[in-house]
Amino acid sequence: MVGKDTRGRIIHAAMELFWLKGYGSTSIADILSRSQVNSGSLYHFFPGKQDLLIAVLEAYRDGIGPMLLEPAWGEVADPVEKIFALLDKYRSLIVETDCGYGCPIGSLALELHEADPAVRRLLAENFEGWVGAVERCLEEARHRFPPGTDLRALAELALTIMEGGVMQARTHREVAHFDRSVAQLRAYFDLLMVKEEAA
Amino acid sequence: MVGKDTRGRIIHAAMELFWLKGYGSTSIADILSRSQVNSGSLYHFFPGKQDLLIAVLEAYRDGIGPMLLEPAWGEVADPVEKIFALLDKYRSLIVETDCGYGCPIGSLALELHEADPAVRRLLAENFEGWVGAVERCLEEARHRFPPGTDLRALAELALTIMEGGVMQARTHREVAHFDRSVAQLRAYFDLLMVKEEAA
DNA sequence: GACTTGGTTGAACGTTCAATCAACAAGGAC
DNA sequence: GTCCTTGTTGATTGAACGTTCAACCAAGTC
Repeated sequence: MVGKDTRGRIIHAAMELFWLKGYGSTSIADILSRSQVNSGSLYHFFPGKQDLLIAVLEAYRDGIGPMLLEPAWGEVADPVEKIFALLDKYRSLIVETDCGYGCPIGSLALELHEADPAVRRLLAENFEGWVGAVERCLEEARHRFPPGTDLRALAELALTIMEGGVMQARTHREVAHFDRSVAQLRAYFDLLMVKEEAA
Repeated sequence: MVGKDTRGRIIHAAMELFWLKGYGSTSIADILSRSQVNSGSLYHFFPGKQDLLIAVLEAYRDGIGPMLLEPAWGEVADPVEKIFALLDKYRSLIVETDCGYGCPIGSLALELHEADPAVRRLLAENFEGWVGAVERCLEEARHRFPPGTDLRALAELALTIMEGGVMQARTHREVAHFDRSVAQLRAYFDLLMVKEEAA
């Protein structure tokens, strides 16, 4: 009888619901009915709703590699292409959900501006995990950029553009807005790299 | 007895509160106490909370020029610098609120993903007003960019970067993240314009 | 068989929320 | 003076919310 895994079912349900509806609009009742768990059991594992949020953010953070990067990079070897493969993963998400949902962290980050420090730290850790991964790709391709290029800043720009693009695509209900944002990032990269080739 | 302007006080209070706390977390009671109005009066002017949101979004949209662009462009004449003056206006907002609050539209856009069409249309109109203004600046400086440059896409990129930068600055509680995003936009523009000069 | 431990159950609690409503006030029209 | 319109008042309603709790169960220990 090890396999009931109530705690896991709760977290799994909460990950989905917080992504779909946000934190505030997801009621405990929503989570209970999706995870097929009773309120007492939930409160046996989590002191309150916010502690569940923290567990969810930890799960997101720990899932960046196995759930996001690895699937996105399946066949991609080129480090710069890995970045665009990652962005394309988000594009798929947007399309699959009919422009309804984008990046769960971005949504939560804006919703929970006044959140307590533990929550904000975890949001930052999620962003940091993402940016760090992109930065490592850029470092692998460092020779293609002009010497002294601030690769960290470029990695942050990729996140900025992803989040901003998702926001616009969702608002207008058109992936094209996301596509144009990514295309501009590509153009910027090309401009930087061409400049280096010429030197 | 013309000057009581209950309706205006309600909208004004709601604009502030939706910006500070978001839509869902702002209760009617919050709005009532800030605007010094009784619930019955509010419901006399607005059938429900969502209708108030619509009025607020209309007010934001109509305020883009007088409340945002004109103050930001006070002394700035150069069209490209106008864009960065606008972004700097958001920087001030971030600093003034101690990295707490950024763009009200961006926050609402992410919070209200599943909103009804009227709300989404108004969010899109707000974005469109912003992007349109930036696009007009770019067109004024068209000669500085390579011929055939997609100025509309560049204007959208400015919004993308503003929103993404605000999101990161707020999450990390450091303006520097916003600054770095804007600096990258500047670098991209410079690269585009330098290329044109050389031609 | 008695006791403990870890987990489960779901009704119930107190609060907060958006929304309602009957009563009332002030001004203009006639 | 009566009526109509426009606006105001605040107690009240019912639903939804996060959370609690006493009771219960099954497996393990001695």
